[in-house]
Amino acid sequence: MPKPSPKPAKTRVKKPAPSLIGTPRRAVTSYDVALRAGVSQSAVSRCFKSGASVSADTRALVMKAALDLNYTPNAIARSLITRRSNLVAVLISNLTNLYYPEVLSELSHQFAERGMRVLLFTLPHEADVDFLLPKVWEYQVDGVVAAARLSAAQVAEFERRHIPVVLYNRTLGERAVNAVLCDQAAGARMLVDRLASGGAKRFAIIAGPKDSVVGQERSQSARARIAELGLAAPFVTAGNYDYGSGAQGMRLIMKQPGRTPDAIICANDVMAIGALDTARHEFGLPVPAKVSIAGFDGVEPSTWASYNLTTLRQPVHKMAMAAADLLTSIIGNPNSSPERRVFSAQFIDGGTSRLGAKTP
Amino acid sequence: MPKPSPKPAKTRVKKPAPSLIGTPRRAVTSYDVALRAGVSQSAVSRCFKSGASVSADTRALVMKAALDLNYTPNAIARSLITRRSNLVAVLISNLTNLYYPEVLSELSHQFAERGMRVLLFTLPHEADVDFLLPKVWEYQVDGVVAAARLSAAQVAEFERRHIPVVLYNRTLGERAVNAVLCDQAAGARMLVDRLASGGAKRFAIIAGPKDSVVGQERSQSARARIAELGLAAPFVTAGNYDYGSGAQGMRLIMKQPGRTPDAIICANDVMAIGALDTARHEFGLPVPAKVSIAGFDGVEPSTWASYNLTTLRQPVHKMAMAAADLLTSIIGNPNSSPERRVFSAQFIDGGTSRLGAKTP
DNA sequence: AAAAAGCTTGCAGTCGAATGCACGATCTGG
DNA sequence: CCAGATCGTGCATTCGACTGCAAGCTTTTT
Repeated sequence: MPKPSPKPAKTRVKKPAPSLIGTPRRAVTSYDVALRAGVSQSAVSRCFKSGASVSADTRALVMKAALDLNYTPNAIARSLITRRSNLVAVLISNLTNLYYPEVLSELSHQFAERGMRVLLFTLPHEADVDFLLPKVWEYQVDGVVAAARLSAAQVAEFERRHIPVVLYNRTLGERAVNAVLCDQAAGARMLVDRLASGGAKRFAIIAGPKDSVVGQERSQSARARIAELGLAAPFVTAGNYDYGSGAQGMRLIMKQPGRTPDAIICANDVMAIGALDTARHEFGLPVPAKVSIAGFDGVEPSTWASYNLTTLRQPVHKMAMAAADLLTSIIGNPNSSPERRVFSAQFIDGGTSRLGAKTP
Repeated sequence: MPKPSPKPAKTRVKKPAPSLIGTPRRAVTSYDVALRAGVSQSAVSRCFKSGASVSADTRALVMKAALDLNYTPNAIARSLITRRSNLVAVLISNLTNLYYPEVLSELSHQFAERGMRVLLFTLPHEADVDFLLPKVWEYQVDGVVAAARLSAAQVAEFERRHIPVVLYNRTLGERAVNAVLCDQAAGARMLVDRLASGGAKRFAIIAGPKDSVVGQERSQSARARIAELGLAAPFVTAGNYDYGSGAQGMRLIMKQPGRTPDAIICANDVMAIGALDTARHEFGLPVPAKVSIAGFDGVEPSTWASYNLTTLRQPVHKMAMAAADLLTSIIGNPNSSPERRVFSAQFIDGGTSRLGAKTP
């Protein structure tokens, strides 16, 4: 009987030739644990997954072995197969902004509670986003919280890749996006009202940079409300959200012809503090006797005794929690429709403004 | 003829049955690119690795296909095989400390420049480290920068797992560890000298928390130098590095019997600012006329006009760069022996102290 | 006591990229 | 014009954990 003609000489000797490609060192794997516990690798895997079907005996054996060997599951390998990295990218423009560290800290805690980790992406300059995004994609993050300026195209790109994005304190015009916001407009209008009913007639504004949506909203709303009240249009100068900008803004304001303003609204606290210091120490202007100064955000230094700033405090804790909630809910349910969660700022009646009653 | 007793029915039909386990969505892989470019997956892989052997033609084809499909290499898959995640864990106690955001920001930039990403681990309370570490291991980070208190045992555990650790502003007694430090002792002694030669005779200290090595070093060195100069032992109270602690410390100091001190050294700037505000606004004490106040760190608010604090500024930028350098060098060369890089603080002669000449 | 329904468990095949090896194509030199 | 060197490429295997499937055991039901 003719031997069945051998398949075209599959001479492959199944020679595996172990390579251990990267080999900086071999760590303890689930196989090692399985070997020691006398079970299969799958059993080990199941022991580290809640809700899996394992007998108490097996589990005990495995856990003992795991402990003996100091085994920790490899999240990288897990992510590869489950397609869930439990990584969240947080994009932040500049951490030196004093407001953002608070946000980041809250976000980190919130995500940690949900079993996720924060992969940090800081942007040296706003322009670098496009350069950064490929790195975000590489890491297969489950979601993104963006406290940095993203263009509509950039957000669309995330959508195309099915990566959920939550914008923090940012929107994209009328485009439907997930966002956690603080109602800047309402805050700004309220601030103007309170200042006006406290007697303010000549406003000035130290606005944020042009490309800051939040900053624009703050200053635009203030201007709108000032106009509505029939007061003179304020002198407006733009700053960069830092102390120096506030100081510089103050100097510009003082250089203007005519009477000096009696109320200065700054687009954030740090600029307000810069303006305040400059008014007091450089121009000897008593605040709030001669001029009221107010800011936005409610960062910690605004509460310090030397400042005790009038400001609109953002509920950072609540907002971060909302961002984390929103993002995890989208991750769990990818087809949910975009949602905005809007919070209102809390008016802090500090000592740097003469304010009228709450309802003018 | 008896049929040969069948082997335990190895009826396995090699039925693969595709599963796509996690399937939140399938992304573009190197296979897709290979298919479109008409090459093998390995060719694609090689195109994304610098130094690999690929012809210009192939590379062009692949790059075109990759661009068309919007392909981004999967860092997770890469990490699994190369055993390099390009992830660095940064452990930070509390980001609300004002000093740490600067550090984190610098670290993030420095690592980004080296092609690595920061995985952030914040500790709500110092005690949580043990709870956190397994999470660090899970992610197979290539290294760790710890700006948080780590015990010798914890550092040893990292060593056992061959994960390089660089301590930031921390040491472990005489244990050989990689660390980037600022010479607190020298700074503290210099500060005492300058204050003493400016006429200070009665010192007080608002120290850091007991478990802060840096804080202890600052206050201990100051005490030692005060003793060396033959001055009375200072009243010492401990704070928690925050504004409130500084304020509270000031109140305690004022409550002490006898003459009030003429120089107060605080273990960080924020406490110094708290003390300063309290001295001025609560006790009407002119600073520096009646009392000198100084801090440590050189955080941004210490430079603001209302404070203009005398302080010892840490070279954060240089230190972060050193930490990143050191860590990457250890990762590249795992058997290098532990190294300490020590920087010296820069004396900032602010307006809150009466200081003598540089060389007393 | 046999059948039906549960539990556990191991097998083997994923996930996506990197790479040792060997074959084939191209180039060089004699 | 062919041997030998060089370069480029594809094949198959690997990293470590997850999971569908079916087999083996146990328990329950009738």
